[in-house]
Amino acid sequence: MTPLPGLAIDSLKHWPVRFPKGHLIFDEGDVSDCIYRLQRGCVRLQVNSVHGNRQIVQFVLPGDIFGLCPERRNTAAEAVTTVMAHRFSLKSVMEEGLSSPRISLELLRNATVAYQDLAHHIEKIVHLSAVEKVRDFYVWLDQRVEAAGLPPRRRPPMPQRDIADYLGMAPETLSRCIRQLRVARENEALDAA
Amino acid sequence: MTPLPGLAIDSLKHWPVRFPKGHLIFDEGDVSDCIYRLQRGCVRLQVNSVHGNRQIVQFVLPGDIFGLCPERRNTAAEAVTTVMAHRFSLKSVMEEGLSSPRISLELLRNATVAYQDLAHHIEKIVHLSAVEKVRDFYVWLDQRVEAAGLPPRRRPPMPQRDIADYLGMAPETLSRCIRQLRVARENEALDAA
DNA sequence: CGAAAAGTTGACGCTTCTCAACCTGCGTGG
DNA sequence: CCACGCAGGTTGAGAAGCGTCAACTTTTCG
Repeated sequence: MTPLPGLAIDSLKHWPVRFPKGHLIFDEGDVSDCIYRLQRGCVRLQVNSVHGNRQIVQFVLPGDIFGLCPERRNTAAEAVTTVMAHRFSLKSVMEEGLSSPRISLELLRNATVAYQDLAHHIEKIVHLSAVEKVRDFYVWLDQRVEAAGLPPRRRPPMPQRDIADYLGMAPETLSRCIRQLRVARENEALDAA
Repeated sequence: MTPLPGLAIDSLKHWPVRFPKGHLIFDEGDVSDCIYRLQRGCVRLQVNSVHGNRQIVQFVLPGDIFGLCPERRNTAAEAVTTVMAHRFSLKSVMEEGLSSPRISLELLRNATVAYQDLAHHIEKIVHLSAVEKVRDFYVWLDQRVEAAGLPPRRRPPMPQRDIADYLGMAPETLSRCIRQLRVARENEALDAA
């Protein structure tokens, strides 16, 4: 049933939870009392500005851990699709987890890799053109889907509005870029024939 | 001598180190064997793209911890100015630190706050205009300088080229924005008189 | 079947990047 | 002590990528 790679944290007690599409799992600033490992679906981590602007900083896919905050949530988490996840009590993770080097290493690694990914994401947002950002995103998505052993996607699990808010561009621009990439792909398919 | 607020990690063994201006303290991908707490000066954390583009993701100021990575460095760190720091062996931090809830909480909090700051930084890079980014940066810098109990700055410790690479804009644009803000400030000083 | 949400397409304008020349402060060496 | 050179910063002109607004189409869901 679970094709996900095993993690050390799985040995800790946890409960299955389910969130409907669009559900706010936690908001930035909320008191943190648990962490999650995603089993099915997609979650977006985001921050919101005072002007109502939304910036998505990470798409969580099956197998990923999210929500590790010692006190308050550093981002908001919303269910992009219907979501199945495992919930770990923060208290038990802190007590039992930190006494196990394997688990604390795993959590620490998770945090540093998330930071690294975000750093490179900024670099791309700033230095890449709109089309390059979109191409890059779909390459990343395909890799992740394949690595998770999921069936190859027909359509991304998240709406274009979310992708636009992740890549830092207007939905209209994203739509135009997708079209442009589709046309380019059809052309090189014709050239091959 | 040390006006910096005390941290739990200070109780662990550490050694003073000094880096000259411009020194590469560690590079992204390097094997990680220590973490640092900055005492004097300024450090930039950055990632580099294949095209030679540089993205600064964090300015480290006195009192800050940086370099906590379990295996390999998730960013590069370079000395913006001459730097004095305390070096903590990663081994001792992992062994002794994780057995102390205070220290592990401190490190975990440090990591989550860094992620949160970076998330909001992306949001600002994407949604603010160039002038607003610059104004926001100087407000942040003044707050940090004041909070650290340092003498108020005449000039930022980092060159404009670094600020530009942090805010994701061209140095020329940054220069124009600074000029624009200076003119605006002089005007409202005249209005007050 | 109908209404609302999501996505598409077009026209237009503005912010910012790029390129180039120039200025300025500072350290070096004659 | 002065002249030189270099890195960092400034200023201008021009181009263009992308955001904004508006209208339209498609999909989704009750």
